[in-house]
Amino acid sequence: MAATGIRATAEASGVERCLGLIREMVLSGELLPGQKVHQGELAEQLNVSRIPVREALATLQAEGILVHKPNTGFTVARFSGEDLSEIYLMRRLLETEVIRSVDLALVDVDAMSALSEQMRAMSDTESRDEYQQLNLAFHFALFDCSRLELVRQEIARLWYMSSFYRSLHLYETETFAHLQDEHERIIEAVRSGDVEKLIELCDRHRSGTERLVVRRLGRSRAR
Amino acid sequence: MAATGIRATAEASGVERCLGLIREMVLSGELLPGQKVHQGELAEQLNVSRIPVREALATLQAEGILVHKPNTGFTVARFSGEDLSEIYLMRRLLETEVIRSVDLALVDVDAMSALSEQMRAMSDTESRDEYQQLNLAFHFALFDCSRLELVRQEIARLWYMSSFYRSLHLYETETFAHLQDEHERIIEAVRSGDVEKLIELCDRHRSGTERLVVRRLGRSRAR
DNA sequence: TAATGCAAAAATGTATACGTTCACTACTGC
DNA sequence: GCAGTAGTGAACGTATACATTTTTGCATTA
Repeated sequence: MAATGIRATAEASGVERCLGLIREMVLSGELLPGQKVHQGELAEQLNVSRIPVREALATLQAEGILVHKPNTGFTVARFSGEDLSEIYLMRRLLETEVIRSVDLALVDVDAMSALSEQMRAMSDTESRDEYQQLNLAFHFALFDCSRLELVRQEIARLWYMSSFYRSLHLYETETFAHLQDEHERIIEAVRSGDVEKLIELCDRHRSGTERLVVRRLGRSRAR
Repeated sequence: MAATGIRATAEASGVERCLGLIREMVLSGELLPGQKVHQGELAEQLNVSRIPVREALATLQAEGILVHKPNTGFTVARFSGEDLSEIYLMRRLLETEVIRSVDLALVDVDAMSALSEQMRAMSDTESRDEYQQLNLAFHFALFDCSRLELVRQEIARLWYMSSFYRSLHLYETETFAHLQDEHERIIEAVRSGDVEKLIELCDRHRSGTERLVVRRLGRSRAR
């Protein structure tokens, strides 16, 4: 009887679960930049030994999300304003290319629209975390239509690396509405199939958030 | 007596040594694309247990040099022509930006010139491996003068990922001389401080090798 | 009081050990 | 002769255990 037989899903291995959880902890801000990552605690939380935890940490270090210091362990990577500028520079170059490679007719604009609405509906008291998730989904709804897999992967890495810092500026409520407007205009550009216009809008959108993030960084304790 | 006392170098840890060696094995072609990577053998070769080996492998997978399949292990990543095109696309975008950010007056042109001479002096019967090393050093002598650290790191990753495939086209002796000429012209552009000219030359140089690599890929057994 | 040194505790890095999965071979049945 | 199958062995994934290093807390001293 295949009652619960739906679970064709292979049970995720220890390392994979560790990867998922630790990534989540960093992205959600549960682990802050500069903070130490305790292998033992994580192992306990996940009911695994330190071996799979360490392998996950090695992976995250290679991704630039963590930093390793011999005999001292791992800490969450901390980025300077210059670092963030580089990340945004790379994003601009790569995302522009990816967007240009997309057949806009194939994009699921309705999904994007729905995501945009969800974001708009969120009060600013709600978790930035959830907003970030939606925002990521919104932009990757576009990127994922490109056949440039390796480029997309790298873009995703850049988003992950800077996730915490991007979340910093979301507290500024005055910019909130502005971001929503830009999302709407992006959707329109996709609808009308105007790639160059879309690229320009995304550029401006990105530059805008970059400015906010870097400005906020100066005033933040998370430097 | 500090006779041999030069070794201020901290003894590299197990994981680091594994990383170095395995990278080298992949880059030198000792491990070919698609080939399986045996943890036990590597551990034995390096006189360590499989634990540090596995952590190194996890890192290399995150870098895109290896691929992991659960319960089956790691294999050397294999790239299609499309993959390589993406790598070259990213290289063009990022390297252009890095070169533009360099103050050409600070570049050690003499070192570049020396490297170029060494490459020219190499007969084609010598190991491609050594040529690759020199070529890498030549181009990074330029890149490393940029303060764009994260971008440079990513460029390095892209070079590593595609190292084996780049080595494929070096057998074509007729292109060999051509590459040398391009190197000379690049050196001249650096000397004259003409950034835009330099970017154009590097672009052409890169495109040329890309064409050769992709063409070679079709005829190669390594696909 | 602040600084210094030492000892205990904790955390890291890696070796060993063990259960599990997968690939390969030899065998059976048709 | 060949497809399918059970069995065997090697390799994988991870828990446990131990040596080494770092950190912490406390006592001692200037």
